[in-house]
Amino acid sequence: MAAPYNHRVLEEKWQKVWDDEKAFAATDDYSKPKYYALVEFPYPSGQGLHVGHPRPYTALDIVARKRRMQGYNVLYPMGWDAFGLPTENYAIKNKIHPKVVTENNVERFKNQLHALGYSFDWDREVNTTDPEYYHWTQWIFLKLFKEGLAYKTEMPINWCTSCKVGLANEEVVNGVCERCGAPVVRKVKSQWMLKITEYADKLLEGLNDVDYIERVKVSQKNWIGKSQGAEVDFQIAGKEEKLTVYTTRPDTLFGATYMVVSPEHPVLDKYKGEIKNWEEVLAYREQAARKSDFERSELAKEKTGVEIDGLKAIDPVNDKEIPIWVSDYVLMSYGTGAIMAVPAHDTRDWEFAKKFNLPIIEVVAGGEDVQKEAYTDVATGKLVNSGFLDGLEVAEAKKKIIAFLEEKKIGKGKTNFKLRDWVFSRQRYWGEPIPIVNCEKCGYVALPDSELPLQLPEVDSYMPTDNGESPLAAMTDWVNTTCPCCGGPAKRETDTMPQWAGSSWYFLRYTDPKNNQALASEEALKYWLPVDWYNGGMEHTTLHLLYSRFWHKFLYDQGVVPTPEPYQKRTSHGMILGENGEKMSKSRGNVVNPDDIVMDYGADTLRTYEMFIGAFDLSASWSENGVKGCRRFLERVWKLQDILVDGDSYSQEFETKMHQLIKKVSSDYENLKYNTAIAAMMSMLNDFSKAGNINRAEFKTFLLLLNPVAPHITEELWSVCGYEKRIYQNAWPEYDEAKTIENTVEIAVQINGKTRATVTVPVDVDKDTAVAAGKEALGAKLTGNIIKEIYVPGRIINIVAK
RNA sequence: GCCGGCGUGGCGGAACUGGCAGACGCGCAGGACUUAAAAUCCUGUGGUGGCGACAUCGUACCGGUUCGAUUCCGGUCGCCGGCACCA
Repeated sequence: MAAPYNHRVLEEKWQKVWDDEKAFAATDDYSKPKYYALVEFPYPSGQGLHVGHPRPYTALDIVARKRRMQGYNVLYPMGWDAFGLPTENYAIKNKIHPKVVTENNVERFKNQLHALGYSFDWDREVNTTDPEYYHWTQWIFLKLFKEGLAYKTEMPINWCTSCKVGLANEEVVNGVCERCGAPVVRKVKSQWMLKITEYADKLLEGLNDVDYIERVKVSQKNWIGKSQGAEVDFQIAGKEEKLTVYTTRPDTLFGATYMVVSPEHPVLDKYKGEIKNWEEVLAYREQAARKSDFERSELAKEKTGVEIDGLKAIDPVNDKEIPIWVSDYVLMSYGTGAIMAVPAHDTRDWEFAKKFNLPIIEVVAGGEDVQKEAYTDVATGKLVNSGFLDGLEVAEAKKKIIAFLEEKKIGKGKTNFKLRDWVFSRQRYWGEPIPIVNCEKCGYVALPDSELPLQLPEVDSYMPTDNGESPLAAMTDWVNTTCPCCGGPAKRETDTMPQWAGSSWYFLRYTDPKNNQALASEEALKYWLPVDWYNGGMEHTTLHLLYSRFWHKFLYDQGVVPTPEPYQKRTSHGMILGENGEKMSKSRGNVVNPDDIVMDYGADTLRTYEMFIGAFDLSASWSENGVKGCRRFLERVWKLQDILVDGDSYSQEFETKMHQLIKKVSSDYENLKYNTAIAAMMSMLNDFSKAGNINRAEFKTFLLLLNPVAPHITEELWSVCGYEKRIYQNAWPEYDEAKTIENTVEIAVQINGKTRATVTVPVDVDKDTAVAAGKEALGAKLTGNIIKEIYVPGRIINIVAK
């Protein structure tokens, strides 16, 4: 009888062996085929590891381990995205340096991950808060700055009226401060911005060349929000100025019955002398400015607005004079901040027109009565009341009107994006300092490369200052410096970078983490890029994933990296919910600590359970009983050693099943179908138990297949059974396609599509023989006239009878 | 409102390309072992009817295509996630 399965002893034992042997270190032998598997590096929070973390880490650990056994040089690294607000807030509250807080948290996280037996290459660990690391984050920023892609501009920020602190969007919950509950208002501040919009088209186009799961692609596309339409100039009656609008429906130009400008539109100030109801317009503008984001979205239903008394616009296609309104449903930040309103064919314009009794003119026929509902369909409908466009379909009409506008020089075709530039400043301490000085004479000047990294200075207090400046602003010794350009007096930038900075390029650093000459060597980048498989949360699809693609594409254009896209394949995992199906949280009292599971059941059980819990991309509820079931499975695997018999090749009984199992497990691991791979191994285990024996060849293969999921127990059994070397040093099992096919197959025999019997026939049986066997199996059940006989080899016999 | 995903036993979930629905696990019931319990092992387990081989209904709902539909098509309802006045 085998000794009992003692997970604590053997897991610790093998983790030490793997460390000592540097079992999973990626080599710098660039002649071998490479595989780069990547999971999102965690933010080392004070709470420690969550049971959600191991799900993606285990999934790619499986892939990494399998690839190594297939002969690849595998890079599966881990690091720490350690700048960020919770650490800073904890530091403020407890008066501990955020660096110390970070060190403690990293140590805890590392121990926890280590105890799960991941095959990370710990020699390549990176930490975004390490000056050796953020040296290169700053270097990339300066490159962006030098190329004109980083600029400073006035921007409204979230300002907590009680804490007197600028807040990140994540800290604003339903319009109030997350911490104190006081209202949050907008405060205009000068901010660093990155011109991600310059890359909008490249970011969109690049999606055609990568294997991202569909919903990730769709989210990115929507976020980038490309739309095609036209800009059209409307003359303001009797004035010099024109009002330019952006529209995706230039075909409806004849149906414009009024115009709307956003409350911030500059034309208002320009003609304020001629606006007779200026006071009213001004009051409306102020009211709109006071609205928080919360109010804007919650109160969006009801349209508001003021007609400008004193200004009219001329529709360029029919010279009709139409009124101009101000309304906050038109945003200054999109298009031109002004629109032509076509209430018959736009829902928002229709609502506005109904409320203020403005005319609604149908110009596309095909819908219901436009007085009752806007007709917005572009696929059917034909143009009416539209002069030279009459009778055309919408798509043709668009082409024709754009040509007309361009010919008359009153407009042009135009593409717009929803994507906004990236606000890159934070008024915080715990982030990368922005390596820029502001010189009275030279303006914003980049630090020379020799002065990088610009390290965070020690400060007395990490509290942001009363006026919303970063705590660095109070460090006058540090702030006051000389201009690298002219040598005159200058001030350092005191804002720091957002957390997204360090994570935008970390996967590059893993390829060559100790390089102090460059962010990574050319050879390392050339060999390792692109990341072959990157898995991460859906919540990072539009921020982190897009930001890092942007930086990568920029670095590609600069000749720094060799590939236009950073990640070849992107997948996303589902959340792990509490036992009650709700999100795990302290307040709900449904949090499961992975340490407890590792202690009570073992890392292998936790890994197996999280892979078996359900479809990888869907959320799943935790179940302690499910954990026990997986532990039971491993116990039964352990006991296989008691029924082990000799045999250098698969026994006749199991040969086909073994080949099928290798095939299934191998492909399931590649296709995120870990749950069915494990189910298949459970089934096979049941067969061995039932037979009361497993031979050495079968056991060997079984252990190899299970190894990526449960590395410790399989390594131990491998060693106990005296198989050669370590299990991780062995080759992945091969299967023979011909041997996965059974000689005979049981197929269903149906009458009119209903199964009435089954029959076992040779796989390659011909139709007549199969149908004859089927009829015999049916016997007396088969009555009436046979109309048709259907035989699908290996699947089904269906006899249609009347 | 728009976009995406989903709806299968008591529960988590399987089902290749349209071919025996419910693999695998949990739970439950019965049995073995035990003084007893736990653990372990064996058997059963979608509903209804029948002692039974079997019959019949069954993949949210209504309809369609097909010899055959969880799978494809049209419509309805519900749930989850994201975006949200983007002209």
